[in-house]
Amino acid sequence: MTARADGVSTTPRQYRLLPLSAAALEESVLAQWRTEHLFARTLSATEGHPEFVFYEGPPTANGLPGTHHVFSRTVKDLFCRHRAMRGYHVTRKAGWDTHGLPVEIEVEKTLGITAKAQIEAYGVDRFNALCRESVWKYREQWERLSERIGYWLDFTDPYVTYAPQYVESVWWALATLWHRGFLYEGHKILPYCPRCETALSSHELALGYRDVEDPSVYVALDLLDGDRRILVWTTTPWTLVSNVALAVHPELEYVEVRARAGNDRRSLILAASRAAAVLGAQFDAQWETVRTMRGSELVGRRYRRPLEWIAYPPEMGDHEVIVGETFVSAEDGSGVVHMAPAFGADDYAAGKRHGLAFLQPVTNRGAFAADVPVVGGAFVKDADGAIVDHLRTAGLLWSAQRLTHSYPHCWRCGTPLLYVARSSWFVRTTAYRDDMVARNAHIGWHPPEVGAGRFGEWLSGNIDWAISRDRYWGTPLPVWVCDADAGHREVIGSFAALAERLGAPLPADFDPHKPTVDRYHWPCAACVASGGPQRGTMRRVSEVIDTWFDSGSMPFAQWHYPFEHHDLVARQYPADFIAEGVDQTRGWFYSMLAIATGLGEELPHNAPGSAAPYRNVVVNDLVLDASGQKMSKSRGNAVDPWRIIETHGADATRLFLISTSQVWVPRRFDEQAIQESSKFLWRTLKETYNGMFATLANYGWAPSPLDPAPSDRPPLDRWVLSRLARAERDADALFERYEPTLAVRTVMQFVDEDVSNWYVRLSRGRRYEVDDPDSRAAFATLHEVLTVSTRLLAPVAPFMTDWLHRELTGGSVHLAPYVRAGAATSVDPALEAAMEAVRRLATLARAARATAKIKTRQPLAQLVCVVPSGGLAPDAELLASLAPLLQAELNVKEVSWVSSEDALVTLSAKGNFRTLGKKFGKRTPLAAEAIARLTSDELRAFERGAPLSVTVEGDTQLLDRDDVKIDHDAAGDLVVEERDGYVAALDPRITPALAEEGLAREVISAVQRTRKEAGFALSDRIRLVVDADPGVAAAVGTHHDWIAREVLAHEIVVGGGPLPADRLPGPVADGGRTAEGQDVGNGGTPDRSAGFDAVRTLDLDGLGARIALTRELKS
RNA sequence: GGGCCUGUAGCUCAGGUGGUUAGAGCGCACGCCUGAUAAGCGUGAGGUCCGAGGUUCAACUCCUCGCAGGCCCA
Repeated sequence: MTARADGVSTTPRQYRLLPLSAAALEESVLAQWRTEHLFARTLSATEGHPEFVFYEGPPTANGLPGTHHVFSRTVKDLFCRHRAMRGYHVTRKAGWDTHGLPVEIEVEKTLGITAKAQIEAYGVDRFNALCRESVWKYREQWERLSERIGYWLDFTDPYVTYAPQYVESVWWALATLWHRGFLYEGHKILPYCPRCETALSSHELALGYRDVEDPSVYVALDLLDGDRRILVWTTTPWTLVSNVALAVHPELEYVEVRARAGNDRRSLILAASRAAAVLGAQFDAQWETVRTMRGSELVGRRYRRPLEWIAYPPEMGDHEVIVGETFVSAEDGSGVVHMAPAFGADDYAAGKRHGLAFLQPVTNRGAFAADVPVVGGAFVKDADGAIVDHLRTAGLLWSAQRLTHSYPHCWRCGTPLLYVARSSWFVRTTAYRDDMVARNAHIGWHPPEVGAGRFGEWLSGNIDWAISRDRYWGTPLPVWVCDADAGHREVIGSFAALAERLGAPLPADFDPHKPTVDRYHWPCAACVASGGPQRGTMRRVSEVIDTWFDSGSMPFAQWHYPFEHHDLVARQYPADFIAEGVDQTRGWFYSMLAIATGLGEELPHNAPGSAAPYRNVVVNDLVLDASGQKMSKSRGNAVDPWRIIETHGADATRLFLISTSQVWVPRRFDEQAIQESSKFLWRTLKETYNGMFATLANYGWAPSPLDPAPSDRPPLDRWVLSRLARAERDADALFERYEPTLAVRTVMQFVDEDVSNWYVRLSRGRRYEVDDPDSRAAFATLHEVLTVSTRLLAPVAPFMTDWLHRELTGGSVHLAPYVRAGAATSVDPALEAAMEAVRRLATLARAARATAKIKTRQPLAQLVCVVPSGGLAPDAELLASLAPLLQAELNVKEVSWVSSEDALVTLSAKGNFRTLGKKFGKRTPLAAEAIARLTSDELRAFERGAPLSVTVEGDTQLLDRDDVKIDHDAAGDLVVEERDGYVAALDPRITPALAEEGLAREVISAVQRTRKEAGFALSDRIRLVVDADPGVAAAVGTHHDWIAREVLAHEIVVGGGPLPADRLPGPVADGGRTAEGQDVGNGGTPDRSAGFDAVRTLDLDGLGARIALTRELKS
């Protein structure tokens, strides 16, 4: 076999029919990819070419992959395949996210334990060993599913976040941040799970909001100046134990009221706007307003705290004072907020600002310390009741109700979270927030609103990243602190540095995880250097880090940078493209940007203000179920991806996910809709290939130098090649712009409308010969169209396209170029415009036939056509060259072109409100009425360029062409259809000769159908007997040669009337054959009897006929 | 509680700098064509463009307020 450079075989070959099912085809293609190592070959084929850098966001393999993973993996695969076909070298390194609380919880479940103390008792080393295994639980499932859906990823050398080299790179990043002043230990309010005994990140927090019922309590506290009380609201009574201050909004209006009745003469202060809500709608009747004041007047006043259970440490700040804070809201509560700086972010910040005291009587397990009165030892949330009772007894309780609101819970264990002040390690992202914002502006977000909106706005409100976790299975925070002076600290950025501190090499199998790493310590050098007497030991802090820091480090850590692969990272940083779900916005998308920005020029090509770790990001939205609900295991509406793929095929599933709507819009997952996507592949594409190519080309055509050059082919071929070039150009540009949906739709539309529904249909008759130039042109054209179309579709449907491409060319589609050289120049706009005119005229002419109630099989004498004049007019010569197509399509003897429709139509007009509105304003409807009254002649003159004006209420305005839309209605004998200046006028008169030809054509049609239903081969010759009414018989006689040629009849015997009874294929008593007469009508089943192979009775508009066929044996 | 996205035909989705008669595919009905035939083509029916106000000669489109679904955040 001779193979040309583009993989096209020139040796004649059999083109196979497509396999019967998607599953069969895809499995066979997969097997071929495996044996050929095709993915590796696509990489070696582009070795040394420019890089297209793709980063794989690492999944955690301790959960099963779901349908939404198929979605994002399809998006990733699409662009990688497209760029690879464009000639880029596309590295696709797999990765696994292996650390973190989810992993620990899974292991806790299998061990049946729930608390950190139990982990310690079990042994951290054994526990972590189980974690290390657990993360591979579903690895095979992930790899198998990825392969099955055609997601090409190099699983042979994945990055693994627990691997020592990976951890070392993360250490390097942390040490670098430390040296740049961006890593610090701080004391902040963080959401904290008292069961897991660790702080959670904001990301984890978001997973666990739930509606719960909590107390809603108002307490009235005495002010120290005068006989006044102030009303305070809280939903967390347990925090009142730690109250140190009250906050009011300085700008807000407050009101002091006194009860009109009763003995209590003390007044009460609260926000004016909340008085009705808190005191009752008719509070004016019961309360008199003493005075109103701004919040600022209250600032600085003293009050008595509600619970005096724990003492304020001396010298530790102010307490029992009212402060002004703008975060105070008058939306709910009393407009007075109770401050417990240990248990609220706002409180903590206010405490810092105002130098307030700090009371923290709660343990790590979320219980009050044993020495607290009344509630000592109780879990804080359980202490609310006792506290409320106590307040009531003390006469401080104003009201106590219940309130349902959403409150965060631990997303893994369901424990209500507490906001508590914790010591934690932070990345000072706020220090370079502006740089992150600037870099973000250079990222190509698809869609843009995620980058500018959700992500951008969030970035500008960025807070420092709490990265430490008081857990076990994670990258250990590489901070060593002196046990004699906590100010002596070192952050270790490499294993070599660790060995250097230890003064001894690390073991060959060094594992940086807990608990091993915690055993490494060394004498504090700072103590020695200070010259003092103390000699401390450097010991590692106990924390591990947020697993998002791991995954955000992958751009360099996947290559063990900076310890190895400098050149590689210089080529592979930053990424050209990443893609993940929208839920990663504040996850991976953020962690990569935050880390890369913090590392600055320690990374290559990472200039401040412009460089981001990824140049383009495609964000896909969720997959919802058929009723629009989020898919989740807990709802029980999750769809098993395996079942979908086995049922519909990976190609159809991928095509559905990409083509049904833009990937960044949530899509409903409806199996019915997958079925529709499947139809495109398994009907349109299959029929185009199977029906017209695989069957007919097998009579001997193969690509050959004998095929006419494209420029020598008929206009129809040149037209479809032009459309092909346009689709190629457009799809490529859309993929280049990260518009997968539009790209795929462009190609689908081309294949469906231009190829299947026009080119193939009109080319029907050209395929029964093999060697004449016209047939060669037809086969060569369709071959080219199919070959290139499979390439254009290969990124989205990699299986069927590869099968077809191999069949057509002998080579894999995935090694083929996405765009042929010179394709952009082979678009022929003039030819396309002419064909567009022809297609519009065909539609109009068909409508005219329907109006005249004349079926297409009846030939008519002529079709008169008009196309719009002026700049948009199609080229007359091209139109003439396409006229035969129109003639055949509409079954008319002649197509003629006239420049004017004057004789064919009368004109009427409607106003165009859009443009008239500018001229007539309020009088637009009247102007439109005036336009509707214009005569045909006036309009015709206007069409020729004469000025036309309309007067409305004395206002005369000259009209432009855009101001009126002119309709054309039939005026003569012809049946006329018009639209947008295109006119098709059909001559409906049927002469006797035309009627006779119509009958002949009916006979041909009937014979062909009979041949087919009787199972004759295309090339079988027949003997035909026709007995019919004289009219039909005459028609058969007149058109004897034509009929014989069309139906491959050696001989036609024409009878003079209906078949005599003795020649009718009658019922055969003992043969059980179909009785005569059952095959009446055009839809009848052909009968085999009386020596004929098939017989059919026809009713041609009242004329009877009977045809009988005998297949002639080949001699 | 805040931010963002979505709401258009029975279904899945386009679209519209405010303007006549709001589109496509599928489904449905009818017709046509037919050696691509368990296909193909055409025509038609089907819409309070989520609701209510407002701006305007004119609102599906712009503004405000809601409703429903989703996401993100608190």
